[in-house]
Amino acid sequence: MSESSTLRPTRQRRAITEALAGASDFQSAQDIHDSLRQAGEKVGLATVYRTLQAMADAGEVDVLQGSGGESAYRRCSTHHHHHLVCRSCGRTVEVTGPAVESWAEAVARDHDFAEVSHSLELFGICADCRQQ
Amino acid sequence: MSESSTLRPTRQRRAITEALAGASDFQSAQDIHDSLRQAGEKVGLATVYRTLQAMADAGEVDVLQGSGGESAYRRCSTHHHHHLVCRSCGRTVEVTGPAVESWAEAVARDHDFAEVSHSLELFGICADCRQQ
DNA sequence: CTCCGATTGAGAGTCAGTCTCAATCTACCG
DNA sequence: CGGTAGATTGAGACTGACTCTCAATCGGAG
Repeated sequence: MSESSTLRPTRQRRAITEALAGASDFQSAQDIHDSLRQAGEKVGLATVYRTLQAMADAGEVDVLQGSGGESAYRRCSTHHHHHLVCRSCGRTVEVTGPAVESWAEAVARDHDFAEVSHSLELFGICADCRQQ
Repeated sequence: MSESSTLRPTRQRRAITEALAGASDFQSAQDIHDSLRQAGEKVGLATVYRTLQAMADAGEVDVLQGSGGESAYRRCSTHHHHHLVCRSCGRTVEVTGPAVESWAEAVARDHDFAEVSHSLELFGICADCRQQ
């Protein structure tokens, strides 16, 4: 439960951070591992997972629960928001919903639940993909 | 891609349906398989998965994407709703959010996305668990 | 420079879920 | 009522994502 672990900035961590910075859409841990390898960086798969998880914990990246149980990561602003993802091309739009936030809180209070968090994703087909 | 498959009502399917009817909370496919086994019903794991998926497709059961990428199933009314789940004991409350539905549609229209669906779950700690 | 704990990585292990394919069952036909 | 086509089943191999283990290595405080 404690934190403030020493968390050293190593070559590997830097590489992963950069890989995330360079990508605009969600990537799975495996994707990142691959591109890192191709870029010549030698990073172990386990390290990628560990680092990604740590970053997600710290709120530095966003996690999207893929349909097949795989997680996709993306560098994101730290403020709370949700995603509208194209089912076909994967394009992502960040959206915010104050209405949703307050609704969630109200519902939680209503049922006497504490420490409520919510996961919300929107999936659809974007205009471009629809034209094909 | 066609459907209207003949879908025969077999012993196994009936057993799975009953197992779902008897449970009040979400259960993973593996859970269901286990209890079926313990109840003396011989049903293959693959069959449980197949049947559950078919039922989910048909909208007869609700699917909850667990954190570890595992799916939990539950017999549910067919009308659209969301869930408030206790992180500690797993208790589930069905909730509806007209505000959310319309917000989702508005956002979708805004960004010109079609066929928009959304997944939304609320997680928290229920009053009982909090008292411990 | 040295030391110690944080970090790494290769590979084995875990776990949910899917696939394969021969055997089986069911509904329906003649 | 027997025969047949096609749906269904199940055991187990397989996949893919992720975690664990543990010895080797690294990085920074002193």
